[in-house]
Amino acid sequence: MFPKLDPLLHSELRLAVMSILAGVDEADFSYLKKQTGATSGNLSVQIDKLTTAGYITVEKGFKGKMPCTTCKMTPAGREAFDSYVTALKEYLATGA
Amino acid sequence: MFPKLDPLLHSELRLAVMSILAGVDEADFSYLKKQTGATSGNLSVQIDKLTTAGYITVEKGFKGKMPCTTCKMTPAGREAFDSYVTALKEYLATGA
DNA sequence: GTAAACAAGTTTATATTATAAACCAAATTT
DNA sequence: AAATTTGGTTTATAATATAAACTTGTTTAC
Repeated sequence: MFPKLDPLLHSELRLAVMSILAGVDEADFSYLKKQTGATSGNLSVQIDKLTTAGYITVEKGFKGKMPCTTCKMTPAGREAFDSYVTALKEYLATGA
Repeated sequence: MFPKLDPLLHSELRLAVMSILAGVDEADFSYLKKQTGATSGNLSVQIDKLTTAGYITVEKGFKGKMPCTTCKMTPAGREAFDSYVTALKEYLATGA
């Protein structure tokens, strides 16, 4: 009845990050931080987890002289995100 | 941009319980356990939390000679659930 | 009638997770 | 050149979810 929710996506911040990345091709650390309102530390950790899971890729470069970490959703990430959304809807349909 | 998600509802099992209760007036422990596939321990703990939050009420009685714990969603619970669903949709709309 | 198995939970312990705090290096501003 | 800001990472702590163990009482099988 209730499908298992991917624990990697069932996290407020990681879900927000994925939601952003689902719509923008790529986004850098600062942008993600601003949009989510997360602390740097938290964001850093969650980005690591999404990277390890293969849901996003991270490219480290420079914007001018400043370091710039750019994140991008992978096909696997897209798939996981879509599945998560589908699964979640089962929980939200009240049936009432 | 991303509204805060009620942590009490952003939990797989608690959300499943609330989802069930949103559709059925009331449900007993065994039914919830069966429908969610949760272990008794986990279910017991999560029901406690929902009760403490005022999202559900619990009535302990007997069905024949067997103890029977019946759960019911409160108006506050209904409101919280609706708000959660609304908030969550912000996360799922990809914008892509 | 009593021993074994089962039902319905609760309590407690453990493992995982999220979050925040502290830190670091380089760049910029004053 | 000292102070501040940017862009993060690492580490520590707090919260959470989950599982394991236990309790109380009830059937069922001998």
